[in-house]
Amino acid sequence: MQDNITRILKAVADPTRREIFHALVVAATALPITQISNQFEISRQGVTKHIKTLEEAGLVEINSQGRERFCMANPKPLKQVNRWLKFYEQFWDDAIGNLEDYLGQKA
Amino acid sequence: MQDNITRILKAVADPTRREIFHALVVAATALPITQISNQFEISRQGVTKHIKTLEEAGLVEINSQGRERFCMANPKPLKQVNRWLKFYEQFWDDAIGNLEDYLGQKA
DNA sequence: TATATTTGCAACCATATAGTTGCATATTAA
DNA sequence: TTAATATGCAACTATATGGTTGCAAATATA
Repeated sequence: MQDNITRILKAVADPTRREIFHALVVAATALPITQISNQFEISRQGVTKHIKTLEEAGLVEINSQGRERFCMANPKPLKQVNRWLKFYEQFWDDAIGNLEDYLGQKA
Repeated sequence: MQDNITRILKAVADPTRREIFHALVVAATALPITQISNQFEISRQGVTKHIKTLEEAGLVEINSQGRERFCMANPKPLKQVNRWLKFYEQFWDDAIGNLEDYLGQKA
């Protein structure tokens, strides 16, 4: 499909997916899909699809037990987003001044 | 369309858009659209569309002068992404331990 | 064994997205 | 004035996306 950071950013760019991810993070435990989908208005299949996208981005890990699939949030891939952001951090407070700093360092 | 953070995340979720944005940031100056599009393989119209998306996310500001439209990067909206990330930062190093910290604070 | 529950798979739909091309228009340069 | 340049607008295309429904299969419960 595409590179890792793109997969991660695309995954969290959808508001429903951010909600699902958040619910899993604060749940502080692995939850089966049906139980997750009960918290949302869209269909179970809709939630399943979102979870798959999150899983492909590494943001959710799935562990099958019997007929249930327990989903757990894994926030680690967000580090990559943080690393991507880091570069721009130097510019966002005082754009012009910091840009000059950056150019100065390069020279 | 949607809320702000979603607009910003969607804008940077596209790799070409990240490249355009990056080019504008390091350019350290406002650039007319044609000049930007020369740096990319896709058509000028393609670039224009991407710039529009970036503009709607607040990541690019456009200033018309004569027949030219000068585009300048504005990294400030990325602060919102940083703020969104911040919450998950406490979990991504030692997920279980930090999750307990978070739950402890809440209790 | 019969029934209920959790899930995956597949097909389908509407809309969004990333890109293209063609053309009209405004501004600048010859 | 004529020609070149920078752009916007519109139409179009292909594919991705977010969602749905129906059904089959595996597991658990009565």
